[in-house]
Amino acid sequence: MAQPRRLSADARPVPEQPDLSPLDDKLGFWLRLAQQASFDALHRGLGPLGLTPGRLGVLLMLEANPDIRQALLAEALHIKPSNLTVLLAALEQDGLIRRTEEEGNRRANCLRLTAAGRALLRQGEAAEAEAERQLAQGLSPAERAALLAALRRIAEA
Amino acid sequence: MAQPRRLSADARPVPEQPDLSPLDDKLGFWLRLAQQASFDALHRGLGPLGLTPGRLGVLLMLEANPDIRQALLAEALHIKPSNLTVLLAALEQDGLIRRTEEEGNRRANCLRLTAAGRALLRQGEAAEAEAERQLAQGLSPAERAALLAALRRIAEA
DNA sequence: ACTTATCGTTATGCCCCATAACAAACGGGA
DNA sequence: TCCCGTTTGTTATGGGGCATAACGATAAGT
Repeated sequence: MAQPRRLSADARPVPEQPDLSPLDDKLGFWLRLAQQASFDALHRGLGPLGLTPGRLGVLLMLEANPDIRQALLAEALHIKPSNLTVLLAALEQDGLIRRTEEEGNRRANCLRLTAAGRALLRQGEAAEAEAERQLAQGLSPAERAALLAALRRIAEA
Repeated sequence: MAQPRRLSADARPVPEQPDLSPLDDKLGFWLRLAQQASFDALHRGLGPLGLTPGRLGVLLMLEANPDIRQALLAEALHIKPSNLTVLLAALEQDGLIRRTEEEGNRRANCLRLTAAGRALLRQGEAAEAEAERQLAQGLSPAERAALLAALRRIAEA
């Protein structure tokens, strides 16, 4: 493709309106920005509660899967077990979860929400729902479903 | 007391198939996974070249916008000027870009690709195109366009 | 009993993002 | 001219998320 070479056509000193075309049609670029917007929206609602998206994910999965083991939980959250360890240590420190040895397998940990954890989870869920609403506010239900399907296909490829 | 018996009905010892429903319909969750997949695909192709998505973005924008100033470039890339500084210092160290004072404004920097930078950019563009192809391989052109539009609306909300 | 595999932990490093504090240079007004 | 506020870029620091390697402890297979 012929490239319009600008040899000396720098008449204007500095372009005040940069050419954005190189990034404008890149999936990777817009995925980054959209994910960033998502994180920001979540952070606004979750931050005051002392939560992050990662921490909320743990609480959500723990409520639906009591006594789950760490390896399985890490797999479900798509994070590494080594990173989950740190996350869980902080959550336990904050009194939101409890770690006990699994019966008959002293090396495995049994994870469970505490009452405080369940209470905070309810607030977190509300904040998360609000963030989700903000994100999808410009999309029709059909568009949102299509977006979700496309994201899933990309993530699972 | 003797035994912390499990009060609730824990008939099944440990669920081998966790309940994934809490995260399954969350935009934020799938945005994270899709963005991660995108980053991984880019990283595979760009890593051997000594590039990252962020570095490639700079090179792409610099080719389309020679002599752009840092503040404008940072705005176009949606990154903070302070982070751009570090990125540019490394790129200059690697001989991929050149920073010169803007004529008539000694505090502003003029950014420009070097020959080496332009050469590496061509390789990076090829790797990026391949990554983009992998990501969109499960999507029809119409689906890809719809995805892009939805991401833009989320990012700009 | 010895070896191998599982489960979790620790340590380290990278990428991306954000804020605050700062120096240097410009520009306008008293 | 001098002062002051603004622009431009830099430095330092911290946080979230991701990945790998090395390790101790336990369990399971032979």
